Amino acid sequence: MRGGDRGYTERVTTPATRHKRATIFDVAAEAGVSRGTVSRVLNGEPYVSAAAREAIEAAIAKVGYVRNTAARNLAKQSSGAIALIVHEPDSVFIDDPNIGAILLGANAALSAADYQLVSLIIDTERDSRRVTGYLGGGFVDGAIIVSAREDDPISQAIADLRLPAVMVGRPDNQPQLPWVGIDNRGAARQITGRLRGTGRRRIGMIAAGLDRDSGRDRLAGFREAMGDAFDDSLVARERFYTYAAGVAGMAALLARDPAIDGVFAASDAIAAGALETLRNAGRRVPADVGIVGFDDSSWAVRAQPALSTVRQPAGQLGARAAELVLEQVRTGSLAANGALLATEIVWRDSA
Amino acid sequence: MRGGDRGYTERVTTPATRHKRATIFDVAAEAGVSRGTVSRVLNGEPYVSAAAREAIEAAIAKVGYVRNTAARNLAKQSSGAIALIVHEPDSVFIDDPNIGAILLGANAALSAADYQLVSLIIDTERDSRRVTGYLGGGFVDGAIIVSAREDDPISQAIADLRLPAVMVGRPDNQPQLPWVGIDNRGAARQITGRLRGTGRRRIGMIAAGLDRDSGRDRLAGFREAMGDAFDDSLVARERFYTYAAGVAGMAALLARDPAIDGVFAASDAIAAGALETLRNAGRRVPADVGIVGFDDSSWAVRAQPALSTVRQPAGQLGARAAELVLEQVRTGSLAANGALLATEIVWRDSA
DNA sequence: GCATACTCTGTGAGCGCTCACAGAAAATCG
DNA sequence: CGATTTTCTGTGAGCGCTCACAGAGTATGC
Repeated sequence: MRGGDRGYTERVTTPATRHKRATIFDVAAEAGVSRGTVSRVLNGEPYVSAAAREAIEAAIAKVGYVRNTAARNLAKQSSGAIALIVHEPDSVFIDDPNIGAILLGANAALSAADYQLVSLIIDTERDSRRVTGYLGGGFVDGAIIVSAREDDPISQAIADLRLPAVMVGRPDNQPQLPWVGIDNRGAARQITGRLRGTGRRRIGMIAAGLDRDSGRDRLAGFREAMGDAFDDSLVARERFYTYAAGVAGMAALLARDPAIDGVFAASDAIAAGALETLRNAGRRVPADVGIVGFDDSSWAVRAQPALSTVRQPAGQLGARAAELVLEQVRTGSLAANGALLATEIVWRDSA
Repeated sequence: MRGGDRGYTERVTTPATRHKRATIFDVAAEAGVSRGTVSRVLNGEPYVSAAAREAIEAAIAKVGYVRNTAARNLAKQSSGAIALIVHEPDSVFIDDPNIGAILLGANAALSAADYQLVSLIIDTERDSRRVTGYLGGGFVDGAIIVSAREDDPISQAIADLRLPAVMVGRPDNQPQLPWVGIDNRGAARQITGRLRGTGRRRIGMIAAGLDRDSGRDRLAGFREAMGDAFDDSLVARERFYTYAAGVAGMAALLARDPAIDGVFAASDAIAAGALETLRNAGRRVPADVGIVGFDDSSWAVRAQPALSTVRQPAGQLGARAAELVLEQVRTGSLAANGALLATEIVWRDSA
């Protein structure tokens, strides 16, 4: 089927100059059909004959057609944008490698679907109101919420607006919102098991963030993996996931049992701090004490020795979240309500 | 001036439902003018009376109007997208903190101007051709080139297409392309001077990347700062900016002069490697040897002790590059041909 | 054989904006 | 004061696409 053999012409276009992109008209002319049919093929609608479909696909390839997103969004009355809402000051973006990776992952998935990512950072109360207004104004087709706080008015606002949305991390207070997260408990159980497998006898944990799901689950996983060998006196409970917490927690564990020979740290930063305490105490890692972390952040690769740890698929977390919003945007509903992404153990030198 | 008091109505719109955004028509009706005049105000064109301008600005504020980018791009026949071209495999994106920060910075600047960033990663020869085709197809209004290689066909292709573009880093082979970079030589001079100021007598350097501008300039800056005290036997020349290079380079320096008490490392990774060698050699940092790095990457903060170093304003580099392309896109030409961004010394514990 | 369904296709209108044009109003000049 | 020039404003057309509608062709049932 060659161009124009049905004699169909709705509009005459001069042969495309080199820097002019092809439109749906060019494809229609080339395939000898109308633009309506081309549009149908483009959108995967039924009721298109096999012959027409083939001719159009060939024409698309031939003229190098790529859909004009601006025109499509205009006609479809959609913004073509998805908001990524981060409830933290700007600086966290750069410091927290996970948030950066989530953003990059979401961005990649959205670009692939011709959607624009709009990052909205909430710091003050005023920001919160501004963002709520923005979300209600039809400027975005959906939202990804990254680090929601307990008292977060945004999640509620989104629910009220019936805006397609998904949370990264399991929401405590908004059970109806779909989410993506990782299996903290399973991952903790796995890496603790692996640590036990290296022949350690006295294994402790430096736990943190016990006011959140993630922290509680990591401790629970540790307890499960230890089974009968679990000894609560070998759990140091810290508030934050920081280097300082690691320094202090390790000192506490060493005081409680000098014979300790294995440690599961609830984060890489904690593990790095523990490493410092052990070095000062004259213990060798991994010879005397084996230590494992969580996150696979830059702490893990920069530490000496490099940390064995659990890799959080942060990029995938973002990508998956993006896919889930897009699914909601397109179909109006969602198949699954929550998704747990697989983690991976990265075994390096610290245990 | 109240809505409609000139009795002007071109089109009747029902009062905006809550989730319907205001259009230029709504503003026009509210201000009692035509949409042409509103458009003129929006685009900062001359020939608008003060009265009309004020009425329109008030109306915009009142109805909460925000321009519909899709419609604008469609009418203006522009894509509203800027390409960011990275000549490296995908993985570098995550590993190299500078590239990530450049991307984030460029993205922020472009979103603020309602432009979409399109990341194009070139790995193979085929990618290179595909990207060239894409750039010529009118799908982007401009390009930012991040890590061009010497034999890069892309820069040439861009020059041929007369596509607005800017390079991050000073281009060796494409002198006509505008660029943004940092003053490697000045920064090296400054931090070396600062290191000298701590009272060190025998200061060496671990240089690297001498086949590039950046590497050569850092060495030149070091030499300048040392003046008469410069001693070429205290310069270890390494190929790459890596941890391993730091380990080896430091060992070499120690062998040449055991009394060495200061080191300028050409990168943070090198400095971290040097730290390792010094630790094994029983030297204390900063008591025995003071050491400074370059980049302010995650190596610098994760190292023990934390590194004194030069901060590369990677985010600003991206943002500035974006602004320069946008300037070209808008005006068709460019004021300055190159821009050097200020670096900053971050003084921590290693010297 | 005809009525009824289903399959397939072309066309008009319109999404929100910009641009070029034409005409009106105001300022300037000889 | 009339003729120019300059300032200002409204309107039609069109950017590339989707959607709804209408109509034509083909299969199915009685």
